[in-house]
Amino acid sequence: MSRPISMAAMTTPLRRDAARNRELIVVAARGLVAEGTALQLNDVARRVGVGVGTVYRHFPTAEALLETVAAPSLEALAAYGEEALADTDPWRAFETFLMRTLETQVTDPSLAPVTAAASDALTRTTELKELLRSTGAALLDNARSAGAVRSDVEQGDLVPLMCGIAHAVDVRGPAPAERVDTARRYLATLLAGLRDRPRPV
Amino acid sequence: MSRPISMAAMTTPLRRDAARNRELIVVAARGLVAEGTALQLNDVARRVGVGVGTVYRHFPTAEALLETVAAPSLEALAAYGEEALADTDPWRAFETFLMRTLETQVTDPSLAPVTAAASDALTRTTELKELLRSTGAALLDNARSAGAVRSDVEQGDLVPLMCGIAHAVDVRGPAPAERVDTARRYLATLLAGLRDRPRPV
DNA sequence: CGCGAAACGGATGGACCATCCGCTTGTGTT
DNA sequence: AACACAAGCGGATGGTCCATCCGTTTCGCG
Repeated sequence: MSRPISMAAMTTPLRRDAARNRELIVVAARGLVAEGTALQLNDVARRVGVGVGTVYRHFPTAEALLETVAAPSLEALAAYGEEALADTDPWRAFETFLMRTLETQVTDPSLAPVTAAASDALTRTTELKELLRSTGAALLDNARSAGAVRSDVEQGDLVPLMCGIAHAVDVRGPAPAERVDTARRYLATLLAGLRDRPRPV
Repeated sequence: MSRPISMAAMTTPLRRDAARNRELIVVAARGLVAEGTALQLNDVARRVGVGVGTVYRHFPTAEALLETVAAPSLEALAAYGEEALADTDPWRAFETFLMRTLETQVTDPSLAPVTAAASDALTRTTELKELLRSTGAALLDNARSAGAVRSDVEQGDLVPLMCGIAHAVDVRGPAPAERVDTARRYLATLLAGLRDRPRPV
């Protein structure tokens, strides 16, 4: 106890080997998620060449690990949100934010389950999800105030609709190359339905 | 071998007790599915008060049982499809068929997993899914030929989009009462996006 | 009533999950 | 450099769930 650091809830930094293992685990998990199989902590351990206990110590549940894998994408989306809020054209801001959200969603396979989950393992995840939710809501409001959006879509519909499109892309088939294209098409249709003015662009 | 019946692949009718058990199993399964938990064949057996073996004999996998549970809804949808094809107004036919599909989908909890599945356990399921697919495709074509639908939506998009909306409704929250309303709203938005003429109705 | 086939039940081996504790390794101290 | 001790590691292990298999029971026909 020689280093007091501060009185805040600042966890003592990990030992170097522990930090390295943690990183290896996350990387392996990302790989496994990319392969489509549900995350199995035992598999991750074997893949890394580390004891099961190690994995479970760092990530008490598969959800916790998955959320850690998804975190970078969520952070990136938060940054996009920031950008969008600064845009002066409300419709364009709304449109591009949704587009980026969706692109990320259909590109990073760890994201969909995390966004669709009702509850989270990591508080950071909850924070980010809430942030994205409110950002989307604000963008929707702006677009609506500017008269560009039909009034029958609520703030609470945004996340479900994004998840819905992502799911539609999943159902449609495997072809990973076309995923973004398909998502774009679906979103375009949705936006056409949302848009108040008959002819977009 | 005293009863030749016919030479076709007509399975000998079940013994009476077997038929009864089979029905009990399906009913119990429907109840369990309605409760939201994933179908566990052991659970079903316990619920019915029958040996596990019995359940496994009638339904080799959980999917087979689930598809049997979902079958009536699928058949009903096929009938709706028949009706819709007879409708003289292509847009209305398209619209109401999709609406009925969606209502069924968000009402019967056994349906979503079956429709979204890439492969089926029962050949009858595959047949019905294929029938619905082609019915939807035909209705879409008719609507399109009548100039009522934008051309950037393909036949293959219909099923994914329906699954997507259903999923969106799921993500949105529990409230079972509002499910159909929400689905209606989402579909209306989608249709507004699909419709070529600016003002629907 | 008796017989063969059909159906039943549940004990059981196998797969997977997650915990717990004795051992190892890193790190700050003398 | 050697030590001490906390932090981290590993994997054997008990628990849970799944699905098979076969000895027993039940049905239905002659």
